[in-house]
Amino acid sequence: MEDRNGDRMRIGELARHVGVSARSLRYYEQRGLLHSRRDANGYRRYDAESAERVGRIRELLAMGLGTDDIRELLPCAQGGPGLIPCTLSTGALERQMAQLDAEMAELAGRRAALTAYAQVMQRRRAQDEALATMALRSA
Amino acid sequence: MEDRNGDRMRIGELARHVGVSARSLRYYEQRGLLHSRRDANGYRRYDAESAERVGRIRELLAMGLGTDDIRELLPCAQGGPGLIPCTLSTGALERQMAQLDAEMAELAGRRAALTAYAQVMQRRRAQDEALATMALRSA
DNA sequence: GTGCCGCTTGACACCGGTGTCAAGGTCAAG
DNA sequence: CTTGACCTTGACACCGGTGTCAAGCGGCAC
Repeated sequence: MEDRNGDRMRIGELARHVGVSARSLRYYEQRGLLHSRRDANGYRRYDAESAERVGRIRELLAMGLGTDDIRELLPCAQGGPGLIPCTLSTGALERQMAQLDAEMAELAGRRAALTAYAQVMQRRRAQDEALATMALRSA
Repeated sequence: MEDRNGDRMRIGELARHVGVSARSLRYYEQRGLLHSRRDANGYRRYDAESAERVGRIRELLAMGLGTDDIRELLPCAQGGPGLIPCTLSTGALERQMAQLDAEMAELAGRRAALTAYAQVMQRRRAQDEALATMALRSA
């Protein structure tokens, strides 16, 4: 029972399986997002559940969450009982949504400023060309 | 004429005048965005035009442009003849606008994923509460 | 002479997930 | 035995504008 072959993957296999570099898997473990058993070698062993867990981590990363938020959020994301964790972790979600809104507003502002700037430049270039044409004509 | 007091500010004065740290001013100079004369001391001397130049740099930075783009863009931003520089530098503007659009789309995607995730969690939490209520009722 | 403020250059830290390399251990195949 | 694939930990690089500190010089005021 102790060496049940439930955890049959080493890090390279899991990496290929989920399409994530071994480097990242070690990083996730270092950040407390992913756990592994160890062989007598010291080699990491993963079970099938780890693959799903990595999938959830990737999803949350893709949403722009940081590893700290994800660590807080993961116990809720999986099927555990975790009623209280869930309630708490929505804080991270709301924080992230607010931050995303702020960033989008920031980008929109930049875009507007950039557009205005480009228009000014465009106008000045047209003016320059007109002046050049006049200079040519007078020559 | 050589020591005309056209450049009368040292770095600290200019910094206070434009509201930018001296550190940043030196950085702009290092990146080729801002120029200065030097006293016999080695102290930097700035003229009034430098203040405007710093203002333009700050504007462009606020638009999200990097120092490399700004260096390319500045000769056009000021009143020089620069017809050809202007034509060239619009490349940086368009690049930046395209990048901003891409980033905004990225953020929007994240936001949507996050919203969906939050809804799933919300739903699960409601389910958990329902289960808890039933458990209480049966007890 | 002493103090203090301002200036100089140079360097490290930050943020955060990932690439990449080094130096070394494990183990199966030949 | 050697070779080679795979694993381990640890460390540096990246990006980019800014904060901050160190060590040292300039110059004014006392």
